[in-house]
Amino acid sequence: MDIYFYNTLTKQKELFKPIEGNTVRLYSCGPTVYKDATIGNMKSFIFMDTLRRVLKYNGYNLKHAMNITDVGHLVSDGDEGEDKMVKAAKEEKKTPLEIAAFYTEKFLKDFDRLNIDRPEIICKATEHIEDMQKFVEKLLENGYAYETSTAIYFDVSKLDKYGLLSGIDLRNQKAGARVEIDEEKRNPYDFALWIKAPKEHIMKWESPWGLCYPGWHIECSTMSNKYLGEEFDIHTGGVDLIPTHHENEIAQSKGCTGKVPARFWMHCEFLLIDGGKMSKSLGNAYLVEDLINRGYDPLAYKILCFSSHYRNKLNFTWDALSSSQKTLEKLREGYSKHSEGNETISEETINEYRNKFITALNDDLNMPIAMSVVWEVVKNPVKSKEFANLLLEFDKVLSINIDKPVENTEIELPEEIKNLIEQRKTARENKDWALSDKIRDELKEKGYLVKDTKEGTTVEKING
RNA sequence: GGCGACAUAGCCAAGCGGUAAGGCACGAGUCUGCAAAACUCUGAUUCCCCGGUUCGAAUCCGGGUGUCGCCUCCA
Repeated sequence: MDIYFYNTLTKQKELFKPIEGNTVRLYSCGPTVYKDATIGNMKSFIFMDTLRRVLKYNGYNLKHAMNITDVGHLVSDGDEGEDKMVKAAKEEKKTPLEIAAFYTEKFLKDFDRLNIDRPEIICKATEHIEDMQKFVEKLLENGYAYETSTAIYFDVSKLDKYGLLSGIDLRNQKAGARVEIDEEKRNPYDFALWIKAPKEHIMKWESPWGLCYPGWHIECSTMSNKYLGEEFDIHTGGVDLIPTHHENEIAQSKGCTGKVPARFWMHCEFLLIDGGKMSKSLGNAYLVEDLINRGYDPLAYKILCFSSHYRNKLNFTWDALSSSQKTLEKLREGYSKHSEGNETISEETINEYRNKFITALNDDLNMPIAMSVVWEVVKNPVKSKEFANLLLEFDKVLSINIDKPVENTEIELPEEIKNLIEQRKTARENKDWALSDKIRDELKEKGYLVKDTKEGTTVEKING
């Protein structure tokens, strides 16, 4: 079945076919590991994972590389200021590499919690210094770069066009509006490829131009080229990367190989918190850990992400997450009921649902529509193992552990609670409803919810 | 100042020229001693406003208004 993806490069949906054979080569801009990754970051990695899964569901093999930025990125704009990695290291009294290792591990732990598959290749910037340096040398050779007293710069005026992705027009940009003007730069939009390290700079490497450290974009160009080739299928990232990072990646690759590195550029929109930007100062830069601490299943967040399209902003509220948690539980209950059913379903019906599902996926990852198909199956009054199997198949894409047993209420209860339940049982047998209800209220106050079902009385701890 | 996105029921949101998906919440009913849970049913004559194009517009065009984002590397 045909797959259509929206391509930022052409600003339209296009038919997707791998460049070569049955393998899709993709590159994703990964995290900078000097701080915690927020649920906002995770939105784009959930998108990345869904993309992977949809491609696999369509029968493609994957060769997917994601970088870990464990060097560089300065505190301020321009080519000045402190290295963020170094800053964090100082604050936490560790070496930059310890910081990087620490946050990389935390980052990948969130991948596990959210059922995000790891890309086949995870590459670290610090392990590719030599490759990057060669890339820079090539750019110098090709005449796309020049040396100043502080760095090796990319000369954007050498390109036939700079700004393919963002539609930025350099003539309309004011030089130095945000950044100090560097008199040595030929064009305001020239960016640093290779930066000469000041004496006190910790992370630096020997190079033909002295002790240096890499610029902010060169790692992605170098590693994508190394692992996926000069031209690969898809490049992903957050929308924030469009105007600078991806624009510069394209510039670098064109300067080096003459080619735009990826055919498709796919970008995930931001997560908003209560309608506004997520920020540390507002205290709403939530982590996956925060979700867990509030009693939510991290996969509920995944459900929340599926409720909107990846190219639209999603408004995160705790209410919305609660609703997604409920949704997750209901989906699992629905699966469980089907798995115990004994009806038979025609092949035709199954195929009909399957087609609707994959059609939604292949239409630029329309997860909201795909989820509505999932609901049609879940809510089908005819209970059948075949439906259960179909849901299991859908879960290869959703990866929400739909077959996870619904929370068991058999938890160890404190003696005090057990006694109250016994007392209430006696009261109920004597039809002393006043006492029974009084005990129920008491249990509720102590945090336990009583349910009288046909099978007997159950008690569960109230969340949060 | 430049670039861009979005405005659809209480909330999260699909739909992007053919007469408003889905989820959650609310409400009603069944069940229950009563609750809770479960199950069933229910919700926008209407898609921010004003014009225009069209047989037909939430969907296209123009103009407003509002919200938000990027240009501070943050996904």
